[in-house]
Amino acid sequence: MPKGDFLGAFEEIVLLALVHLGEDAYGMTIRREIEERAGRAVSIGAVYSTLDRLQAKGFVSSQYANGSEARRGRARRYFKLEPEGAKSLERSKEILANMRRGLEPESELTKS
Amino acid sequence: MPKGDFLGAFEEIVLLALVHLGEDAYGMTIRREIEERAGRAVSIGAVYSTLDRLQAKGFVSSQYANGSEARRGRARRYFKLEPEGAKSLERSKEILANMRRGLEPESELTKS
DNA sequence: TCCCGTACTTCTACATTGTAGATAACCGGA
DNA sequence: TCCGGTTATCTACAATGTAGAAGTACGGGA
Repeated sequence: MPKGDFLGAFEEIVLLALVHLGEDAYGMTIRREIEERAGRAVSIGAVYSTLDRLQAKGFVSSQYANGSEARRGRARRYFKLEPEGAKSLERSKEILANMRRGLEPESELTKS
Repeated sequence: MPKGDFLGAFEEIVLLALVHLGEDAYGMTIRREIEERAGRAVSIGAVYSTLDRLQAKGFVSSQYANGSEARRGRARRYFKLEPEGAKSLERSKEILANMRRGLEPESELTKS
């Protein structure tokens, strides 16, 4: 999509994971959420680059964790769904719903 | 998707248009179906190259119209959804359903 | 103090998918 | 034979999908 108007399949999945996670959304948890729900392995690199692109479009925003908590390792980068992202998610859902309208679950697909 | 395991957003749309059209699915009608349902302009080139790729994966098959009908212009290339394509469509639907499970239409998306 | 394991993020690279527009093929009629 | 209408093919490039190695940061133990 030259103009970034529509969401890609994986972008949509990432955004939905974000919604489920709420306040606790950062790289590792997002990855886990997707693997559990979609039942599919995802590399951490795939998650981050998608997140970066979504941020560049203004669909999500991110900020690093404040050091208050006593835990080891590098700072976490928390992601948050922005209004534009929610809109885009809504739009994707509608398009798919329109494309499916009138089709029964299995019957239609198997009819031919 | 390096291994062609999952459907892209546009591929899914094209496949669904195919299901709606049934016997009458060829380049131009597929394009029109998408434009009407998705409410979005699509170039004919976009449709064909996606169709070619889907065919290469075995998700759809195609055959040219027999010349019996009296109509002008170049031969039509009719497309048909193959079992593998239907399966893939099913799988895409399930993944998205799993990703959305537990989320209310608007409420959740707007809560943050 | 230095090294190490843990917890995360960044970076680099490349394959696949998305998209458009120009061009070619074919048909019947003027 | 030239022409307009109908449809498919080709070429090119931008955006998205995906992986894995490398880098950063912190606290604890030797």
